[in-house]
Amino acid sequence: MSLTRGRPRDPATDEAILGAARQLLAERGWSELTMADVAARAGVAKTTLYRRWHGKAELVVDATAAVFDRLTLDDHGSLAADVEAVVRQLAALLAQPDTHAALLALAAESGRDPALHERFRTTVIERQFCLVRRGRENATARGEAFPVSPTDDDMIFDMVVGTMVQRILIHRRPVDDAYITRFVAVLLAGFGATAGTA
Amino acid sequence: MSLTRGRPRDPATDEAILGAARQLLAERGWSELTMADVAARAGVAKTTLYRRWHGKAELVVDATAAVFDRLTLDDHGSLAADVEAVVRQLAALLAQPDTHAALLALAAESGRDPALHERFRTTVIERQFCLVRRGRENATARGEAFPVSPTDDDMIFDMVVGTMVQRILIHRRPVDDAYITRFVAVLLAGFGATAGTA
Amino acid sequence: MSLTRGRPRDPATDEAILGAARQLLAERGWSELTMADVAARAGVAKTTLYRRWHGKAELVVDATAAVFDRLTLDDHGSLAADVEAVVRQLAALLAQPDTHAALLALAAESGRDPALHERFRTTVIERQFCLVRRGRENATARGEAFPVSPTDDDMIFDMVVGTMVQRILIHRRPVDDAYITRFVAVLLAGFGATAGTA
Amino acid sequence: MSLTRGRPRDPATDEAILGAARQLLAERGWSELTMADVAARAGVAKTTLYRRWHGKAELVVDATAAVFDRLTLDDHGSLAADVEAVVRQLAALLAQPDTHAALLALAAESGRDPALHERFRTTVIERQFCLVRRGRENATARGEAFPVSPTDDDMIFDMVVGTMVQRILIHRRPVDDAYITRFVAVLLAGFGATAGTA
DNA sequence: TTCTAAGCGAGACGGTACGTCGCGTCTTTTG
DNA sequence: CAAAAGACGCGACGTACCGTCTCGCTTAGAA
Repeated sequence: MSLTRGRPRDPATDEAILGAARQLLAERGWSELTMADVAARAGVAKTTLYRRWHGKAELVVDATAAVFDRLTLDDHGSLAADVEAVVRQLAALLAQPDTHAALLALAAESGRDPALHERFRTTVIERQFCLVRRGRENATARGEAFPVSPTDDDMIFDMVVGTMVQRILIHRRPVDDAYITRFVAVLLAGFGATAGTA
Repeated sequence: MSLTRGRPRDPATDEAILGAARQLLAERGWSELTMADVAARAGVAKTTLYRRWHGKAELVVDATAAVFDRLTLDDHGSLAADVEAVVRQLAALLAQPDTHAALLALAAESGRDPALHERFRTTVIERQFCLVRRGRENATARGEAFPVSPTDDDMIFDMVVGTMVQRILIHRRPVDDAYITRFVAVLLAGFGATAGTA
Repeated sequence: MSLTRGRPRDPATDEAILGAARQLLAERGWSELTMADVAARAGVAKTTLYRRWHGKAELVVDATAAVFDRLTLDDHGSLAADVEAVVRQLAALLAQPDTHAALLALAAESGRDPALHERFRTTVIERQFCLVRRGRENATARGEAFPVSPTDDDMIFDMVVGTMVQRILIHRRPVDDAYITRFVAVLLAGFGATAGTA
Repeated sequence: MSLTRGRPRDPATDEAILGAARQLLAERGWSELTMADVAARAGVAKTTLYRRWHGKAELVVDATAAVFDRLTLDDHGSLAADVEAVVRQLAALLAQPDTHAALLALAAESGRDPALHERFRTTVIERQFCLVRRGRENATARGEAFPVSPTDDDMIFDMVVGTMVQRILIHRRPVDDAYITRFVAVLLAGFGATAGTA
């Protein structure tokens, strides 16, 4: 006896749908993205979308999550270099049309729907939070002192992501190399100089 | 010859509409806020709303702007105290239901509509940016050294607002006194320790 | 002391408005005719229209009435010739764009509004009914026998106007000379052959 | 492979909508009939109306067509009796509130919209025109001479319908038995006396 | 092989908000 | 007072998208 009776879902369909969603997100933004259009571009019936996701928001969460997973934390030899690399990647990511369109819309939509917020939090936010943890591990492995106490992990994450979101998505001003360099310097100095204070 | 021909717009109507919008924003959030409901609560015809604003988004921008104007920068005797007071107000403001509902939705909506973004930028963002400038002036007037160079004004604004937005609106985690105190300390230390570096 | 206090109404304005109404009626038809447009074309404020007529319908009644007054009953020497001339004029009149657009719309609108129907009846219908009466008089004056008894006046009017309205306005098929000649022949024969029967 | 893809339209819905439209037409007349009200009374969403008809006018055409199909041409033994029966039915039909409200409004509305006129012509007018043809057939079958030549079919239709429309819908005067009897007599005499003239 | 449960495409459907338009009224200033 | 200008209340319009449903057809594993 099998748990999977009936015709199995085509696994390729999932990726076709998420891909279509990402494209349309980049082209038109959240509010102009239509479930019907996603279905059409994926060559799939609208029913199929709703069979796999509970609604537009959840679909977009998943479509967006994959994009954020592109963030990597390579070892650049020093904490400052590692942090700067991540910030640079984050800035580039947020400037992309699809992320641009999706992130704030999802955050906004999450406001009313706790289930959606939970999904958004676990699949997008928490998945990136580990970068802080891994940064700490890398620094320790290198024998470098990580100036931030474990209790500050939350805050350093808020400050990095928040500042970039505010700059790029809300205020919509450009982020150049000088800005990033300065930002990382201020950040590390702030935590380093107050290392034992928390 | 008069510049004001025909029946003048009732100036009280504007405030009635904005007030109704703020109420409904707090009660129901952005997507459940209806133009028809705003009109009804303001005791006004739906047409009147569209005669004064081009759509839901523009109306909410103006309704939200007034809320942000509540931020004040009183002189608490020291830079640290001043900054902490502002951050505390900002955190409280962002936690309010109406702001909560409106801010991200507006930022998201601004993505597609440049005119809306411009209105959002000038009536909400820029109006708060002056707090940084006035903080610098107050510190100088007290004979206190403001650790941030003028070119950092943008960044300090991004960091303060961004971190709070990320923490409260996106990640939706609470901001307590300890968090604020620590955040201000890190911030000032970061800029202070790197004062001549920019 | 005068009976007319204040600024007197400009009598030329009436004709300007009615003219504008007729033009727009011909160009756009009843439902696309707007009070605001009539006012604009007449170079007059909307208020002025409503000061002189109670609404769109009443204005159009008066605008239309003048057109129908163009119908004349000249003496062509014989009853058949007289009737044919009137029918020909009527057909031409109904084929004009302004009449075309107005007449059925007014009749339809009159259905719900007794006051409007009364105005329509007296200013449009009854004013044309006298043509039948005058036809009878002309025939008598020529010493010709009018085959229709006085009690048939209503019916002959209904048949003439009704047939043309049905043909031109409702069914929208062309009325050529042959049709008119045949129609008049049938009509006169019908009444003539049954002259004493009523 | 099937010709009917997707969920089929509920055929009962059509009739529910048309019925609701007819009721509201009778109760309120053309201009007070609302698409929203029709939908509500039919227990259907407004969208469904617009999915099946292009607008209020087209819906009313179809609702009205069914009413006109009630006209029957039974064999009463003689041409005069047959014609009189039809005229009597037509008079009764035009006096009904729903027909009353709809017919002129439709004719008027058709003026601007050729597509609507075409629909009106084919579904209402032409469907009744066959009564003339069938009257001719019945008379011939009885061995009776039909006094009207085939080329007169149009005109006899125009005269019958037009006269009744003018009398009942436009002039709004009552049609009693005497009027009908006299009208049929005049009509048949007119065509009969001029049978070979056309 | 046949049965059966599910996947799937297509599109109807209920619902709700949108933004627009026109009517007729009201409220100003100007002549 | 008339008139011009335009704000205003009202209410219908037709559209758009959401998410659900109901069809007929397809696809496999189970009987």
